Amino acid sequence: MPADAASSGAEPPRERRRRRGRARARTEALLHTLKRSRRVKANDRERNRMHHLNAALDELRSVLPTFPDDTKLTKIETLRFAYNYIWALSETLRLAEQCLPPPPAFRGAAAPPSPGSDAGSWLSSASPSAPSLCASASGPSSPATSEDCAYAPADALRGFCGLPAAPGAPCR
DNA sequence: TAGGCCATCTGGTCCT
DNA sequence: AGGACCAGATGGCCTA
Repeated sequence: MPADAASSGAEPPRERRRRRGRARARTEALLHTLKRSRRVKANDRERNRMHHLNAALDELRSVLPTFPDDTKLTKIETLRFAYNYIWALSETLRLAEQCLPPPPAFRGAAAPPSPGSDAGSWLSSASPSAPSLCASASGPSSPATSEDCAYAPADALRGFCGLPAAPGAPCR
């Protein structure tokens, strides 16, 4: 018979149960505080993550033209506007290339890098030729309708180099 | 007061 | 195991 068993055997069963109960309560409390501290840390990270996301959204807002200037677009408006804006800019480039072939020095410099971002990743991750951000967009060749999106800048581009009203019409 | 927007918390899932 | 990401819930603030 082990010495341990001998010593615990001297203890009344009721006291043993009480001791075990206290130990379990202590373990559960420890587990609870551990879970709690993990949750608090996770909350902190999540808050940080959302702050970074919002900062990126603010950066995006800052490069989008708004009318009037102090208008702050909501998140969804910012994304939809950016979608349309990119579409309009790429359309502008396309039309410009049709109208007057650029001098050799300008070939291959279609899209300037966005401020504060890596040009390569910007180009590779946001190709204007295959937009897909706006869920209700009708396709790559047209922006989302003005009903769905905050702003349809394509209209502002009509008349570019003497274009007829319909977008995509030949220049001459 | 209803509805829109937002920040935060939370639990689940995926990834490293 | 721990962190990142995601979506749902909740409550506060603001505006029509």
